Amino acid sequence: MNIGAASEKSGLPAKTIRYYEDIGLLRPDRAGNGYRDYSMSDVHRLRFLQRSRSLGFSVEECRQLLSLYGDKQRESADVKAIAEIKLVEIDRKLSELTELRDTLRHLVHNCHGDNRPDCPIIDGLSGRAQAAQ
Amino acid sequence: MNIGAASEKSGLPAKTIRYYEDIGLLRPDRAGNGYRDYSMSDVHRLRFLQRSRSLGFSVEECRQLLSLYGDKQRESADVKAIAEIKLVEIDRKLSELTELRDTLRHLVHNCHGDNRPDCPIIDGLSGRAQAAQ
DNA sequence: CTTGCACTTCCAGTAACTGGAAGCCTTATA
DNA sequence: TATAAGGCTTCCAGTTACTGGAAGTGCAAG
Repeated sequence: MNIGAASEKSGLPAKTIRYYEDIGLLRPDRAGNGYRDYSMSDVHRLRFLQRSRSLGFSVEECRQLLSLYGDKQRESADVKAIAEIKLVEIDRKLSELTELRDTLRHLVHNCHGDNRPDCPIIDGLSGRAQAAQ
Repeated sequence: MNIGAASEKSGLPAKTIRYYEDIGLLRPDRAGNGYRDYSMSDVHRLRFLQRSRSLGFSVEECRQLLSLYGDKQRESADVKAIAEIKLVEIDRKLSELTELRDTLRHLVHNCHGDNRPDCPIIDGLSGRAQAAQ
């Protein structure tokens, strides 16, 4: 499929997809007319990139994670080690995100949403240390 | 406290803290000698910035979220609306992150970690569409 | 009093896009 | 078949969010 369709299916702008090719993250085939030709497997990788980037992983981290997808030559012990390191990072992000959500959610539920100046969202967030770390 | 202490407590490099001041995210006091002087409340904001940036929110989104902390003039209905929009985003990030973790975790648990070439991490990730969207 | 380290500003460089120009390819319509 | 619209190509410049380094000041210890 062309880059437009791959863009739509992956959620990434075509510009970004071309950029990822420039830096060697993804090498699609080329059709006879010179257009890039994306397979479903390419689209899965693009979706994966879209996600992991939006969740705060750097492009280099994504490159590592992507290598779990594609490199059949890689030794499984090596792959497992990388995956385990990333799992620890993901779990940390999950707990931070959960905490952020719980704080916001609690305060939203306690906020009357009218124009009174004593909004507990403001009051609650402004004077309180974040718990973890 | 000086920027060094604020950096240590917030987890942000001093460089980044100064940058956030340049773009108007945070205005610490200045001591008589010209040094920046951070309060505990400043440190809470910095930690908050560190977190939300590492979780994939843009600086502009962080600015919005930060405005929930500090702007006492803001009307509570306005604040509540912003918080609710951010909650939806956070929930989406949470489910994506959870899915990413579950996939990786499942595969790590099924990977024997030796040098056999049929590592299920590779096999599982390479041929499978991401479920959600 | 000087050595060392933290602080200051300023300017340049990097990472990860993002926008726009100029031109080719394809398809729809006259 | 002509032509106009829109998607594709490359290339280059601009933006966001830092990050590193130079040059100089403040301060505490020996």
